[in-house]
Amino acid sequence: MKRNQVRNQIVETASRLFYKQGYNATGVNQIIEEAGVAKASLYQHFHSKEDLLVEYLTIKGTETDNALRAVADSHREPKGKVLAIFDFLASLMGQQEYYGCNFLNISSEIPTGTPRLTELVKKQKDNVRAMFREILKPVHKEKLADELYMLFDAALITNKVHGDAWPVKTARKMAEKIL
Amino acid sequence: MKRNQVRNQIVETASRLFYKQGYNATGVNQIIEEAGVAKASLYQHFHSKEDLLVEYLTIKGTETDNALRAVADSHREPKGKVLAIFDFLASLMGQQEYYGCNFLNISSEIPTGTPRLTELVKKQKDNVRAMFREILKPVHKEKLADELYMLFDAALITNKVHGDAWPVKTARKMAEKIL
Amino acid sequence: MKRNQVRNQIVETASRLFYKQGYNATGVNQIIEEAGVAKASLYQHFHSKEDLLVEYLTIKGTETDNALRAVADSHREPKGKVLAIFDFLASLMGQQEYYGCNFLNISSEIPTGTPRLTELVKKQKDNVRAMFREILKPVHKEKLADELYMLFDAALITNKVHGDAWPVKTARKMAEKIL
Amino acid sequence: MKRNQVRNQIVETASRLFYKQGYNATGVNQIIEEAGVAKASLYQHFHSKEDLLVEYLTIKGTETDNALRAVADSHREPKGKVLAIFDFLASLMGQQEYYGCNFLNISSEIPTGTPRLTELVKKQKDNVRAMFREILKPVHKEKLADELYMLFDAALITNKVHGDAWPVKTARKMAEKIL
DNA sequence: TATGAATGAGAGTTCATTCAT
DNA sequence: AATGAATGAACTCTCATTCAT
Repeated sequence: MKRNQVRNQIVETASRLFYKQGYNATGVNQIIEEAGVAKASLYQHFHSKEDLLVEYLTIKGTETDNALRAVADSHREPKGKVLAIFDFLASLMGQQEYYGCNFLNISSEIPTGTPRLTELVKKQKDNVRAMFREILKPVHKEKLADELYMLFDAALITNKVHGDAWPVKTARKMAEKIL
Repeated sequence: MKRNQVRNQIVETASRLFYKQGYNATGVNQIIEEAGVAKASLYQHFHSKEDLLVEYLTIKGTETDNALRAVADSHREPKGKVLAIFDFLASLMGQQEYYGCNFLNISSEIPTGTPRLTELVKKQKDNVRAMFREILKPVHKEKLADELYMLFDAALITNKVHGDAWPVKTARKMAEKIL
Repeated sequence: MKRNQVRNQIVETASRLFYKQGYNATGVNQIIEEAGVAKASLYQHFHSKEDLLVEYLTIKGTETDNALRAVADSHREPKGKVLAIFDFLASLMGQQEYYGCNFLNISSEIPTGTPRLTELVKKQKDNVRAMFREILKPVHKEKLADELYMLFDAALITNKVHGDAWPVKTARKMAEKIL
Repeated sequence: MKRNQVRNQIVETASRLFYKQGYNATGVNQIIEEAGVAKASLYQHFHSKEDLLVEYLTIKGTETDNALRAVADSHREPKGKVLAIFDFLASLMGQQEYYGCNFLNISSEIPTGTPRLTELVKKQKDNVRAMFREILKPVHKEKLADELYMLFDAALITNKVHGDAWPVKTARKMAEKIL
């Protein structure tokens, strides 16, 4: 297997398992087994399991940023962009393999005292805040950005807790009201 | 060690460690060592580490319910009650040993397929929703209860992510607006 | 509960479990739970789990002796007595709750270096040898006693291994031939 | 430690201890300590202690088959082959480190409900039965095979119980008579 | 005498990581 | 560069027994 194929297999498998099962519940043995690579190969590409988690969060961060911006770009008016984002969340939550927000899930699972991980999560969420600010800039409502971001995370976390669609609907309604 | 202090020691120590370090990061060995009891004593009182987690969540659930209701009871008007709750959150978050919401922390850490744990978290959050409904009943604004609850959880989770006081302030402001 | 009731409950429960599950596979917790007595009560009547095993073997030894002699007594001729014993074995093996010979089962399970236990088993088997000698005395064939005893144990052990009725039939046939 | 010596060390040590002390009385800690390997190394080669028992029984099964057939092959006449087998048993039982039949010892120790283990023992004993049938085929006395097998196991089990040489002598005599 | 909590020691198993090939 | 066996440390849980009440 080519070097890059090996690395890709590892990252893809780890990402899938970290998301579905959680970081702690996923062992390196399961990763290498399902990825079909040797154990030492994993440690040649990543110094530790934690490094693999960083890679996972970084990739998902970029993917999420792009996805959200694509959704926003598909609408012209700020309000439409914002509401489309909540609709996007709703559609995500309806998917079969949805297990919650990649970043919030990890956030509670990682041990305290690992700044680079907590920073990664924070940075990702700051990107969301920045996105809302950009969206609201044309209509001079940047100060509402953090409120929308909080509704965004509220939708994610309460959907996770209650396993139901009502939170994102409520969040959308609240967003609509404050705009 | 004294008979009925053993159980208390176990529960108190486990609660402290589960909260500070997380459930997975806390081993029974650490619990018994810091509690100063024998390992078999722990398993005399709790069939498994998971049972100990249930006890922890149950106790914290009751404590949290009581604390929130006490805060609400200290004000007369619904709006005052609600705002006091967000002020209470802010004061909690300012404490030295605050590590986030007991229940949201556990929520992302427990493996799927443990319904009694997910149910415990959900039930606790439903208590908060019910509390807001009760508070708003006199002014016939019960339909805002879930919105306030979402701001409540939004404050908790975004404070956790950002390690800062701004989220709870923003949440409070939003609550004030919608009331 | 009266003292003797407690002791009886313990002995009966332990006997049942030792026989069905084996000595090692039966824990004192299971015994006291199913017997409905306190743990310390068990240790008041028996200094150790091993002592309980001794009691079990002693009781079963007497019961087995009596049962075999009763079977032998029900026939007049030595040959009839012997064949009746093998028929008795066959009927035992056909029972629902038959799990093999109490003594041979224990024999392989007990750690070496416990003379009092190995002696108990040996003594029980010597009783069987003596019984066959007594039976054969009237016809002056005492020297066949050990041969019959070996067929007796052969039937027990091979029935255990093969889980089938053929061994005892074969043993009976062999006994008939040598008489 | 050298790569492929680890597995050998584990198997040899476990075999020695399982035979001498029994399966239940032998812990994985003792095995790895006496084998001089790490605990995780044991579990790299065997998924469980029970798997190690299967390996032990399988190896001893082959060894026993070979040894018995070698003994039989050293004689020309069926009767000579059979008696040589009983002489072989007698010589085994005279050895310093003889603790009984590997298979009968395990038979009573393993919990019911582990078919692969009971089947292994049964299969080994069926090999003995088949061997006797083969030996007796040339003289058309195959129907005596199971009788000889029963004397074979009778010798093993009663030697174990009585710790004496008389059973195998008696079994040999009986074999001689029926042939 | 009867109790049930408390215990030290050890059970079997799995973890993330490293090393020799 | 790629491998798979080897590893120390830690895991959750259970054992037979004893002690305080």
